[in-house]
Amino acid sequence: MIDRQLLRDEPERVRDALAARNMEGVDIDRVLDVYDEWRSLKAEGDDLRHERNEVSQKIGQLKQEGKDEEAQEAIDRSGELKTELQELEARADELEAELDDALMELPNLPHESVPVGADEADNEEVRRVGFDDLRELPDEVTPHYDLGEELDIIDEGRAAKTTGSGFYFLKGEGAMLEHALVQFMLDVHREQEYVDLFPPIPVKTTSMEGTGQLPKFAEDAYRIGGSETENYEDDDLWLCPTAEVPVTNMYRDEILLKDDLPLKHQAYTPNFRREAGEHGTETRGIVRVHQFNKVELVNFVEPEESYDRLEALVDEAAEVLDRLGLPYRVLSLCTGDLTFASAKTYDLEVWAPGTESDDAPEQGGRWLEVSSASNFEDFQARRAGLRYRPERHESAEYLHTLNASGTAVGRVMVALLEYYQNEDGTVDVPEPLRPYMGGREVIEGHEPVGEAAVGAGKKD
RNA sequence: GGUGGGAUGGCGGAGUGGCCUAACGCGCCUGCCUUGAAAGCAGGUUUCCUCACGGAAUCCUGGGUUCAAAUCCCAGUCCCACCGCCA
Repeated sequence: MIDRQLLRDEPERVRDALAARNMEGVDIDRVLDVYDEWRSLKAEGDDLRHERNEVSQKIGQLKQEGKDEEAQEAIDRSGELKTELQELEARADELEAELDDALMELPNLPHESVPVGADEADNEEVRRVGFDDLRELPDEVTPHYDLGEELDIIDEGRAAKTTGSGFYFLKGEGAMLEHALVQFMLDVHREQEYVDLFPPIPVKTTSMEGTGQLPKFAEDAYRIGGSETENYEDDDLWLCPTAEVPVTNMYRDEILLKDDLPLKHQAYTPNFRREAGEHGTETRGIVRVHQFNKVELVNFVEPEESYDRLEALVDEAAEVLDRLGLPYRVLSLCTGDLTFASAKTYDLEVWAPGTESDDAPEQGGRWLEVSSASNFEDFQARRAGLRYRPERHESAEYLHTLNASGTAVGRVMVALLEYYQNEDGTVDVPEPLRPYMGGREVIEGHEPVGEAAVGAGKKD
């Protein structure tokens, strides 16, 4: 949530920011009108209350002095004031609720260093890493979904039976690779002084609002025990769409000490997303699925440090790709492609050579977003009540929150399966991952199970 | 799931209808005093409205009773204890 004072002081800045984000249909003037009207009602109500407090106090005195008649007059007056107050405050409450609702739906203002642009085509490439010294690839790189099936380490068909489309089983070396990547990532980030968290997976509506998933993006989330489009209560539960939600909200409504900052947490969780509106895209493979695992990095910092921290955070996330030897690039997202709560975002896109796309490096393949590092400034902190006290005697201030997916596990796996693929269809395990794979150097796959494999001629 | 107890400011903790503008203690900040420090003294230490003066709100949350609620009533949340059930 942006500071409502800012909205009043610099409405033009907010208008410009919305325009840069391609946000249409937000009536800032209407919001300002509501704000003005609320403030004048609030002032009026405060005056009425003041009078009521004075009258009330007098009643006590008069009664003690035995002046019953005068006391009764005061009681009558108090009754009138009460009626007036009720009417006025009912109206004021409506206005304040309307103001809050409107503010909750306003996105964050982009930082001045964010490139202005309409959509992802205008994102700025900041740097490209690992392309100078590429590994020798097979003539034809098999896409991960075909390879995963051939090696029998990814099984989408059977997951559709147990759960539905958009889910998958990992089997044998596939499952091992998942565990290995997770443990490897956690270790890398522990070296960077992250403290591990293992959060609860269901999260309340208020938590989803705190980080900005709600109220605007209900259709993307899985709600427990109700439809996403139905009205929901503060305590209703949703399935964690990213560990950012439980981890950031962990310190909701608390005041941290200056010494607590910077606070660096990492959390490994499953993530659930409906991917509404994405049907028909990415039907094959594990690039866009309803459940994936992710190690998330969350930082709480002092406001003046947040932009330095953002740069460092990108490096911390990229460290995983560096060590795995996967080529990638770093993008600065333009204003039109920023997410709702973010003031500035860098994306890490790993190179997946298995499938072709329009937007690809000269070597072919495609870019795959594996991490998004964002500075939310005080946008989430204001929603979630995250404050710190700069000096013991000073009043508490909103701190700044940042997060980065410490690289999505599934998508890194896609890149690994394609980039480390050998001519014979096996996959090399990159050196740093081997200790986490029981020393295994190559993924060779499994004999398929079941009669269907015999029919397809893959088994005798 | 059941029964009982509890939730008060930065912290500890009093307060069972009007003097609560929340005692008392601790911490922290500013000022006075001091060569400096300690002690002592004074003020301060939440949010909102107001250019300001000032005002309002705030004792877990939401309703209610009352002229008046930290205090009484109802509902909920969380914490503690014990019982039951169960990985």
